[in-house]
Amino acid sequence: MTETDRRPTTGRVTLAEVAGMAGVSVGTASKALNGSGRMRPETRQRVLDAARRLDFQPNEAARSLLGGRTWTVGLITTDGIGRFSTPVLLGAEDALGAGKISVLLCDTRGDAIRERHYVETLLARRVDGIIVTGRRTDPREPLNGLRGVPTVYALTPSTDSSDMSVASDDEGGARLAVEYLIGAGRRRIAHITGPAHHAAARHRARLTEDLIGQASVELSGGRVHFGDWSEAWGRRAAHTVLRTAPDTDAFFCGNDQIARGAADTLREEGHRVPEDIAVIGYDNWDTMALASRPPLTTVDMNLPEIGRIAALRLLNAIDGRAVSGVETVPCRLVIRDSA
Amino acid sequence: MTETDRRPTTGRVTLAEVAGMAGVSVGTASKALNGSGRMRPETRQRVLDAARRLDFQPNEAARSLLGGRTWTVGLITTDGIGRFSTPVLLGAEDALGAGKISVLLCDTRGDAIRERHYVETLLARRVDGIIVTGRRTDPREPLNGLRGVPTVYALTPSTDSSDMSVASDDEGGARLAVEYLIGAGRRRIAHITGPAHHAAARHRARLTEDLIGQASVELSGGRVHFGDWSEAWGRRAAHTVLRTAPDTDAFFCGNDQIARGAADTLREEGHRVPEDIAVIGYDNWDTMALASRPPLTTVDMNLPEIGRIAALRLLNAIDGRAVSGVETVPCRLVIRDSA
DNA sequence: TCGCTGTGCGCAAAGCTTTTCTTTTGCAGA
DNA sequence: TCTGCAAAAGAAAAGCTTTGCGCACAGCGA
Repeated sequence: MTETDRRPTTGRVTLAEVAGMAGVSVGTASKALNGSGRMRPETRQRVLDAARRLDFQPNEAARSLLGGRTWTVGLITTDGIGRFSTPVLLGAEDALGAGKISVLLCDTRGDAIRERHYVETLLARRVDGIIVTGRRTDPREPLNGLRGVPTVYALTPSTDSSDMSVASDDEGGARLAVEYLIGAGRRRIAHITGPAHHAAARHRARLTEDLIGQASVELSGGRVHFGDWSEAWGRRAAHTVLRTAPDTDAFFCGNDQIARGAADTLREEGHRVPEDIAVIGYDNWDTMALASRPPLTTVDMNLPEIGRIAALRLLNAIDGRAVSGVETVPCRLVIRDSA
Repeated sequence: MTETDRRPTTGRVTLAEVAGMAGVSVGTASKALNGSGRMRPETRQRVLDAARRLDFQPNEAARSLLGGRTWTVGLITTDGIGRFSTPVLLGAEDALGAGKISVLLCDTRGDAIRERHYVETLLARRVDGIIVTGRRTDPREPLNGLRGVPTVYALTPSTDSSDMSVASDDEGGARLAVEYLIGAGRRRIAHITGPAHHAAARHRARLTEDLIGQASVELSGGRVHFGDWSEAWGRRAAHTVLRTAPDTDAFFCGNDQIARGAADTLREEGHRVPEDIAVIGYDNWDTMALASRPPLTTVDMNLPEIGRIAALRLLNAIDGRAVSGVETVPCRLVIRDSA
């Protein structure tokens, strides 16, 4: 207790105290701890021992004041850390944490005012870089007023092609699903997906139509069924498709919820999945995909990988090796029992 | 570009530059910007203008070096930011952000080594406080080696009662559900829940048994059905209950997934929900509760509120007004169509 | 006109670490 | 024993902001 009283304002051990205990100057102590400089091994050891005895940890504030780097990056997410941005965030944090970089979390809840505020805060804290992520794959306006702080957009790319973005390969994902279905001999494929104003839905739909056009396969119902991302829509749409095109033998769905709804309807209307009709989902949202009957074959966007690559690009940019443009990360097909 | 070259290592505008432009000393500039000190209004204005022109933001590192406070708190989560810790985290971030405090995110993935590493990092960064949260409501060992940094445990309380913890009122939540069912005239209630080694399951089960014992109501099947937190278990258990106790008129389920599974089985076996049999879930996980047929009446743990209160207690502790012990946050019943 | 009061602003130290430069110490060779 | 060099360790500055203290000057009363 007396000990704590002697301590400076931060309430923590300072290098001067370590140096004092070891009987050397602060400069020498610093060198000893950082392995730089030259000194007698026993001196270094004395400092090391003192540091351990006092449980010394260098003050990062002082360090970054000097070095100009804070070893901190800001992570701005626009969707309350939802199902999509969370895995991205985790992947990023993983890649950064390994390099001793900490993550400042900022959730804007999609509010521009909040976003502005957070950017100011991050800039004031002199973060080394910023990662921006969101809920959707639609491109977004870039952050402004960044004053040269390296920034990478993950999952949600920037509309400015001179920015760095890492996105999911939507078309590749759709290709995986459709080619798998065609390869399995399916010939009448329905595509049920989310709202047409979502880029993800549009891109996957376009590629689905293209691929089906190339193979001698029929797009069941003659058109893509846009709706919303819910199970209810999946159930409704599946019901409609079965009525208008009873010979449909496969459903490619825009996400796992739609797929699950479709699977439920198929089962309830007496069709066997996958024997009679195959179902493929998208997202590989495990709680959904595994709880579905049968468990869903689905496309995984490799979200943690997107976060990881974004973090890597950011680290490169911080080191002055920035690369602009959108890099897409391939998806993979997770095969379970529904197709 | 010439301009940037003149700048110091951090690459950002410094107070000295602002002072230079305004023709005052750095001390005066600081006072002008902080509203402290006394000076001619026009002088203050000149500084303010210069700061805006240069887009000056004080260097937080220098600031905290001086003040001993970093205006940063660490948030340690043990479960990859899952469904439970995320809302808690958001609530906390909300309460802290309003007070100009930033959040350093640390995900330990349940690994003790990682946790140790993160604690070290946070301490080195001189965070003002730490919030610890997890996936389950089972108490956990407290962090050690904190050296007096204020810490609050949210959702997952600490086993040390001298720590500060904010937890969900598990028994109150169970009471809400059971009393609602009894009040609605249900007389044979089944309780299907997760594994008995989870505190949440045990606590709710005990209270359910107690309440049922007090009212002249029967615990359907004579015992609580422990299993796991999945839909599959909900389906299986519901099937069993219906066979062994066909006169069951209500299911209280340990989470929304179990409830949904139970509701599916009930429907498929020809029972109407809620007319014949009521179902109540737990967690109010919207994707689950809303997609269920019918949408689930369920207990909401008010997770963001838990995060908010944890943040408030932490802020108090940082200001020297620490309160030890576990504070429980009440649940609320969200009434939809299943009961 | 002198001295006092008070306002306005500058000076300098504190806060902690890293790094460069300088000084001291120790040893070897002459 | 003295000189010189290398190795070891210390001194000091830089990095940026805040704040207490003190100085200078203006204005006013005597």
